[in-house]
Amino acid sequence: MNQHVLDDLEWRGLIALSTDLDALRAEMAAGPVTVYCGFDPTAPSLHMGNLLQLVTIRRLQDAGHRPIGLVGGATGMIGDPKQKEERRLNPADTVAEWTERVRRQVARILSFDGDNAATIVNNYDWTADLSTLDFLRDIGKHFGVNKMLARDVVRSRLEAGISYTEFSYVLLQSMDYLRLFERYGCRLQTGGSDQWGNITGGVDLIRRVTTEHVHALATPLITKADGSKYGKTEGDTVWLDPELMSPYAFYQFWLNASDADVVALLKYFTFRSSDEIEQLQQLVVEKPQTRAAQRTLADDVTTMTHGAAETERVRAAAAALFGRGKLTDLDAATLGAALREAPHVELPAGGELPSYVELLADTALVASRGAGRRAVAEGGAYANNVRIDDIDARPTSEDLLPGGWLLLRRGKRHLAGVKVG
RNA sequence: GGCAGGUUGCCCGAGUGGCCAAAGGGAGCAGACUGUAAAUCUGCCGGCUUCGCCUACGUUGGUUCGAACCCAACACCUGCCA
Repeated sequence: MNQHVLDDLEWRGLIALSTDLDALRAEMAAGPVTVYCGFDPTAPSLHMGNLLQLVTIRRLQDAGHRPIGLVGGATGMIGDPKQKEERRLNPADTVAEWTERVRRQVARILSFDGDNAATIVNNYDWTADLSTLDFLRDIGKHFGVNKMLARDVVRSRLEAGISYTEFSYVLLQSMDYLRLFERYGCRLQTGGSDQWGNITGGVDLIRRVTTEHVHALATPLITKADGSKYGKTEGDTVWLDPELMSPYAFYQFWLNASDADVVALLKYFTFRSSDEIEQLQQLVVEKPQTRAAQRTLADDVTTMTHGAAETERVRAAAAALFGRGKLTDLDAATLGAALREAPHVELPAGGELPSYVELLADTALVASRGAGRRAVAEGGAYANNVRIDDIDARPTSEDLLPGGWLLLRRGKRHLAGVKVG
């Protein structure tokens, strides 16, 4: 690639904030730069926001630089201050377990081959045994409380309250950068723009301790075209762990990207070239109904996250279930394979089947039976692609598709299977 | 430690004794239109065995025929004072 990787990042809209970009550009042109990005185990899995960070450092790796993925075994014990309120501390063994899960997810995206193989570190290693006195003397002395109070996150919390623990978080993350600078010659930290304060804390610390000027880049907060955030409400989070979000649901999330957002998402999350993305952009304009851009996005991101085999399965499932063909034309094997990728329940054969309303609730297609009744009453529930028009209706054995399957659908795009027998 | 204010459904936020499952907004869901898109319009939006019942307005207890609303204690948050 003859294009400078920073130009590529800029074109992708990935640089929201930076330190001296020209200086960084020169350093990167001169040779491999070691870059790090940290991930705190504040949940059992990373999510799409973290994935953006991972993909970003992978881009830098592909351009010949050396990435360090940091898992926050120590910082995860504290939690960085959120705008709104104090976090609840997680038990140490929970953090330890999540750290391991996060480590595996980070490892999945980076490459461990070649001269610029990735390294994974855990900040617990240099934080856990640090004495309070050493910490206060060696790190704390470089942080002015006046400056810390001026930070946006802290200021927004002065009303609601902030503990000393969270207030101190920036010192830990800053220390991470310093340690990685010392041990690995790390000279660039990337992260989300919400991390900017923590990131520049490290840049400042390194300058005070070593007089060296190291670098920082922040990606923008990813928002939809209308300005709203992704995964804003609880339960909407796009998790990378298949146990928290099935690959099917994950694929569907990307496939359902709106026209207004899909190009930005392709730039952010895929390794497609600018030519390819421009072509896809054309298709969004000219043949939106083919959803070529959305399909590419969903394929690429799902493959990266869950692997090619899993992607093929969920792709085939979607093709079968949303396809133009008749359900009755599908053979038992295809149908079963497809529905097994979607949410589904299994029922014993024999006896009367539960009502559709109960099945909708059982498959979690609706949150409760009441919601199921509403869905049917509103005309938003379908069985085998036929609208259910009676609240009390229940399927009979004649309604079952090959293999004993029943396909339930709520609205246009939420599917679930019921397997009888 | 003292004083004052606060704690309402997913979120914000009204309500200050019965007309309250609780205004309004946001988020979310469905229908129509479509392309598993957006916008728009319409409807829905605590649970259940749904013309009724249950749970819910920080927690516990009390007053009352009746309490989200009154009283007491407690917990947590905020401010001011020490």
